[in-house]
Parts: sequence; structure tokens; C-alpha cells
Amino acid sequence: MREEDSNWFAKWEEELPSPEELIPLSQALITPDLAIAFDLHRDNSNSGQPLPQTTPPQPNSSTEFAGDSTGDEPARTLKRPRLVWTPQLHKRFVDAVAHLGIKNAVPKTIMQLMSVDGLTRENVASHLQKYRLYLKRMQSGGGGGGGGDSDHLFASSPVPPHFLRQTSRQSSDLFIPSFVPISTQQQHIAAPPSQFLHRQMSAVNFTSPTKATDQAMFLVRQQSQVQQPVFRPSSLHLHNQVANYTQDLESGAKTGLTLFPTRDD
DNA sequence: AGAAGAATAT
DNA sequence: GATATTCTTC
Repeated sequence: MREEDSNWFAKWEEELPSPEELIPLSQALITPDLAIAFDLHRDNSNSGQPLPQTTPPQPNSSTEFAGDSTGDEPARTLKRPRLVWTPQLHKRFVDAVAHLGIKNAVPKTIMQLMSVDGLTRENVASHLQKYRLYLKRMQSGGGGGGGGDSDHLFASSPVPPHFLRQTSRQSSDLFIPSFVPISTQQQHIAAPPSQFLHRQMSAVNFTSPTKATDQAMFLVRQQSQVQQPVFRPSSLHLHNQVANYTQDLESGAKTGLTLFPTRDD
């Protein structure tokens, strides 16, 4: 039973740094049905590749109703399928929170930063609540243990130090959102097809050497011109390095991720 | 009124 | 256990 854990972890370490993992985040969202169908927690080796979106939960498009129009209501009163928080999606979540700072990291803002089409504030709120509990748990006694086995999802994404501050507020979080939401609304923005959209997020490198694993997760692909982050803690300068997350948004595809691959607007 | 957060429910 | 939904408070 536990062997599996060791296994996937070991495997994880070796296979993580592959470019595949670093490239596209275009498929951050998977429909629950799909997730279940493909049995997600199988192997992340190919998680970089967009999942085969062959069977979207397309409710219905034909929908011929004999006299009743209540059936075809694209309204918002429809029940969305359960959201599955994949490691990719969670990563995006953590990034957003990290760059907003704990203070500004509220569901709405996080949601906007993530700019995932279909993602609701409630989705984020729920996840945030759980994530906070995880952080708290980690502060209590998780530090030594290094992590339980019940938080695989959260463990899949490194936790910025700012999240784990002492139980007291040192100097609050003086974080300046170094970048603006892709779109205030939930519309897709037109992106130059031939242009890479590198959303550069700045964050401090965590000093917790959980092994090369963590580093692998920092999508440090290239550090050509690292734009000095806007935020600059003039005061205490921790001995942390400034790593830059580079979120590769799909080039040429929809800039905003979408929960629902099939859309007919 | 609307959003955040905690408490519950599925 | 993971998400959703409800409830309370701001």
C-alpha cells in the first residue's frame, strides 16, 4: 500500500524535469467525467500533454423541445459538474495566491488571476478554505514530518514561505500584484498566434530543499531577461533567490483556460 | 448587495 | 475525502 507512495515519488523525481511537464498548461482543467474516466492519479509523465478531450460533458446541443423552452437555458442556473482540482490547476491557484500575497488573496481576485474560464468564485473559495487548513496543519507539526500522505494534491505544489509565517503577523504581506489579471471579465483575449505569452510571475525561491523535485517544479526554463519584480521588500531581504515562474500559456490557443472545451456561443 | 469565511451538506 | 452549498458576518 505505502509502497505506491514511495514509488510514485521516486518516479516523480526522475521524470519531473522533462520539458513536457514544463510546457503547456493549456489543459489545466479537466472535466470530472474525464478525470474519472482516465483515472487521473495514474502517471504524471504525460501530464504535460493536453488530455484527450474527446468526450466533453456536452449537455446537449440539438435539444429539440416540443413546446417548452425551459430546456435550453444556457443560463447560469445550470448545475456545473464537480470541479476536479488537478495538480496543474492547483499550481495555477498557488501561483495566483503567491503573487497576490495572502492579504489580497481572496476568492474573487484569485479567480480573476487564474483566468480560467468556467471557474467560479465558489470553486476557488472552497479550495482556498481547504488550502488554508492545509497550511495551518503544516505549521503545527507538518514541518518535521514533511507531509502527510493525505495531501497529495497540495504537496504537488510548493508552498511559498510567506504562507507559512509564524503564527503571528510579522509585517503582514507587502506584496504588490506584479501583474494584472488577464481579463477582468471572463472573456478570452486575442493573442498573437506567433507570440509566446509568457506570464512572468515573480516569487521567492523556497529554501526548503525537498529535493530536486521541488526545483523541477519551478518552471525555470530560461532566465533571459528577468524583469525585476515590481515588489521589492525594501526591508528585510531574506536570503532567498528570486525565481521566476513562467507560465506558458498556450500559444495560439485560447489564452484563458476553459472548463468546457465545447462551446457554441 | 455582494463578497469572504466558516460551517455544513452531498 | 473532495467539492459544493449554506449560513453568518463584514
